[in-house]
Amino acid sequence: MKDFFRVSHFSKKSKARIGEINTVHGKLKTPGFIAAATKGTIKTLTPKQVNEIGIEAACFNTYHLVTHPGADIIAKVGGIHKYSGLNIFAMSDSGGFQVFSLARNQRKADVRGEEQPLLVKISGDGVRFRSLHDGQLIEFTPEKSMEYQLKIGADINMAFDECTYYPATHEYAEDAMNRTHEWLKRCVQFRARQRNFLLSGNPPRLGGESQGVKNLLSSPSTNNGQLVTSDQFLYGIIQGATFEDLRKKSAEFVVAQNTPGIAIGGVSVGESKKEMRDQVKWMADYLPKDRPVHLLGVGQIDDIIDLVKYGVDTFDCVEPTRLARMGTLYKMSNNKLQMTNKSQILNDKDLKIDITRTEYKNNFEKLDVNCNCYVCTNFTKSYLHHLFKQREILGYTLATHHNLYFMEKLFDKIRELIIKDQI
RNA sequence: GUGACUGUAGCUCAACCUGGUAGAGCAUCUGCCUGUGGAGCAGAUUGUUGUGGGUUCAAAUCCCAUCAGUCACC
Repeated sequence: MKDFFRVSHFSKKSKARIGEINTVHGKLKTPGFIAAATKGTIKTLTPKQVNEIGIEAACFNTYHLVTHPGADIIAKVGGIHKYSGLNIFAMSDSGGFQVFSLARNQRKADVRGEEQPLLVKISGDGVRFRSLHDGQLIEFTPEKSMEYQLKIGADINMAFDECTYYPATHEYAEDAMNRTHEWLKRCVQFRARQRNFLLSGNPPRLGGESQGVKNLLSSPSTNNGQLVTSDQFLYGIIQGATFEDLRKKSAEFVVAQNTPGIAIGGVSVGESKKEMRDQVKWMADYLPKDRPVHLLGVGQIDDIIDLVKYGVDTFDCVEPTRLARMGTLYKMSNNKLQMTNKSQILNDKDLKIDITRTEYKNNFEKLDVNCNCYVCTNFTKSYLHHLFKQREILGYTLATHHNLYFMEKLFDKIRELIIKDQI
């Protein structure tokens, strides 16, 4: 296999770079977008449609998949690629974000003075969740998250972290950061043990975590008890909340663990856009040049363009798919991507239309005359409006199709501009 | 033709019996959503209570007339 991450061009203008991440299930051009497939599906799209749109990568969520249908079920058929039919570059989130979102709900309840059953308890060892689905107690430790993710079988795995809520005190943020660092060491150790075990009967491959881990999954149902292998790569996650000293400290620590990739977490959790971008900016000088950098949970169109400049290679964000289901569609008509001199290239709001608005009822124009996607070449705004007002399933599918196509074209454009050293 | 029932916001209805500033859901409009939320939340707009009289300090409400619709019977 080719190098996991290969950079072909560094911009002369910023820290942006052109690269490619390679896995056994496919490659991802960088900067690149990873579409949300939380519960094992890019909502509303078949894998065939995903391929037709040109989507290269999907992001699954360990917490959701462990809850339903369960990691062992997925392992039985040989991993999430086979199980879902999404045979593309896949990333799995660790479940760490759910610490944040469940804890946030708990904090809201605490503020309101409500009594409610324990949702999440964070300790040095890990996190215990009360499942929102059936009340069962679910325990996540770094080791369990690794085990689950190995079973799920995505190509990229996230270390188990604590996504700190906002606003957090410096004291809490530092505690949470230290917990995340300890958990990262345990994730790395767990995978090293697993690798040694797996390699003991095999000729050792090139050493070091950066070569990925041989993951063997017992698959009796499909392989008569033989082992299925896949290569998986671990990303350590930087935390530190909105504090410059903590962010830099965390970046140094995480980068030093030599995981194949680096992820930035704990951003876009309620802080302003400026605060969010500042956090990435503080870390820019600490990020590795030879390893891919992923920004968790970001972002909106304008965020992406600005953050690529700090050296971010990949993004995962629910926005294009979630907004699509709410009838908010990206549009390219006034494509201002040519104007790359200003830091604020685009006003995010100029790039969206709400197709549910009554004004589109009698609008028989194409959604976006500058877009060549299946939706824009075949349907009118009136029809899309109609589908949404009637909550017809096809509406969600067409909107998702268009928004993800838009993202692919946006990243095409971004890479083109980096090659020309215009970003 | 006779009788009964119905008529209140764009739509479906509540309030009528027991008179006291006419409400709700949906729709419409505005805003929110970044490691998922096919949803939700926050806010706004909306009325000659079919029409005309009467009683009353006060009528969607009680009384009379009238119009329209539905049903039943001729």
